[in-house]
Amino acid sequence: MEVAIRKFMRYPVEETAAKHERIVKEASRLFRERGFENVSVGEVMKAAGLTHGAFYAHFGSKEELQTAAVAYGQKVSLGRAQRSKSNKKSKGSFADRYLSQWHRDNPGDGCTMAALAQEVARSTPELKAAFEQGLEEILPAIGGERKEAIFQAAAMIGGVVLARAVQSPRLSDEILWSVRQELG
Amino acid sequence: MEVAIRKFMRYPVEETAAKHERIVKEASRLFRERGFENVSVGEVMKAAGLTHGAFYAHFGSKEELQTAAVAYGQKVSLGRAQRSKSNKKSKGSFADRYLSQWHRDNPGDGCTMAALAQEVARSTPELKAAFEQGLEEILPAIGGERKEAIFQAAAMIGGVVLARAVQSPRLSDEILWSVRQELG
DNA sequence: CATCAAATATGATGACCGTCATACTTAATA
DNA sequence: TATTAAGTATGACGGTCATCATATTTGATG
Repeated sequence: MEVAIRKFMRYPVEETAAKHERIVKEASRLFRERGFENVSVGEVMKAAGLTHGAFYAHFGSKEELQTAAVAYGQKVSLGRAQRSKSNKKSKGSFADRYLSQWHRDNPGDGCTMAALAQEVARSTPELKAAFEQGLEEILPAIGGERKEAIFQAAAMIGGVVLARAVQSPRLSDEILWSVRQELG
Repeated sequence: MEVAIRKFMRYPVEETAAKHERIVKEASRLFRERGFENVSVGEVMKAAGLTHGAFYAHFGSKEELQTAAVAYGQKVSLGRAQRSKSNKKSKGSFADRYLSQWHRDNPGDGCTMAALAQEVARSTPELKAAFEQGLEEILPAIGGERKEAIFQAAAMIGGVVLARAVQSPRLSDEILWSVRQELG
């Protein structure tokens, strides 16, 4: 995002930026898999191939990382939604992919909203703002009237959230299927 | 639930049961307000008017308390849904009440699923089973074809979850309104 | 009234974690 | 090549928390 202009940068700029992005990327994945509270800063850094001490050269706090991770995750989701929309032959398949068993079983590579919305709701204004901006950008990619797009987003997110929270695979599948049916 | 038959019960049975219920009730409220991870056992016990040490006379672990709290919260929601259904004059007002500003702003007295589903999804089979049983009981109270009930539940839960996660009150209201409109 | 175990209170213990202090490493600049 | 500050690593600190150990209190029973 913002690259400060400095006289001396003894470490290559692009390498530092790459590390920064790797931290955010791994954080985003881990947070989506296990939630903010169940992932430590040290764990994120290890996943990024660094030690915990280096963290504070990149972020001011864990909260800042959470915000960056949510913003990143929303960007990824936006790209997927836009690709789904522009892809003519896959008309209507965005909901199918969203409400798939694969998405349900792989939160770490799935929608940030379906994984972290409730934790975001209890967090800082900055985090909620990052979440909101992502949602606002995704809504047009869903298409149709804004009111309908919001409704469809709510139903899809609610469907995946419910499907992940129940115990029986049978019911979980039924939830995904039901929401797909009613949306289609 | 299960009251063991013992020769000696030096503390009055009903008082112990009342304390037990108070612990679950306060836990349910606190968990819905701030999530499992952000509420300590000691805090729950203090809210119930006891000290932390007494906790393990009532529950084997915090996880057990979480399960009991979710089961309790689901029962409360079931009661509300059933009352809404039997109340003829308030036809269709269940969704209105569910998607209200009041519900959004008072998670501690609101739907357990809209508050804790994502944390439940990452938790134990027992917890997911308690969540699931609650959902299964609530679905008939929503009414209509089962497929539709599931869809409506997903949309309503998703709507409240989204409304709570965004920063702008304007957008939050719009989400509640949009889902209400499309469901009506 | 003495006894008993259930329930409670107080106080540890051990683990985890966010953050900071400090020293070291890096490679572009002068 | 010496210098510089960005970036990294190691280690520590302080706090929180779930859980357990231990002692105390309770009140129905004998």
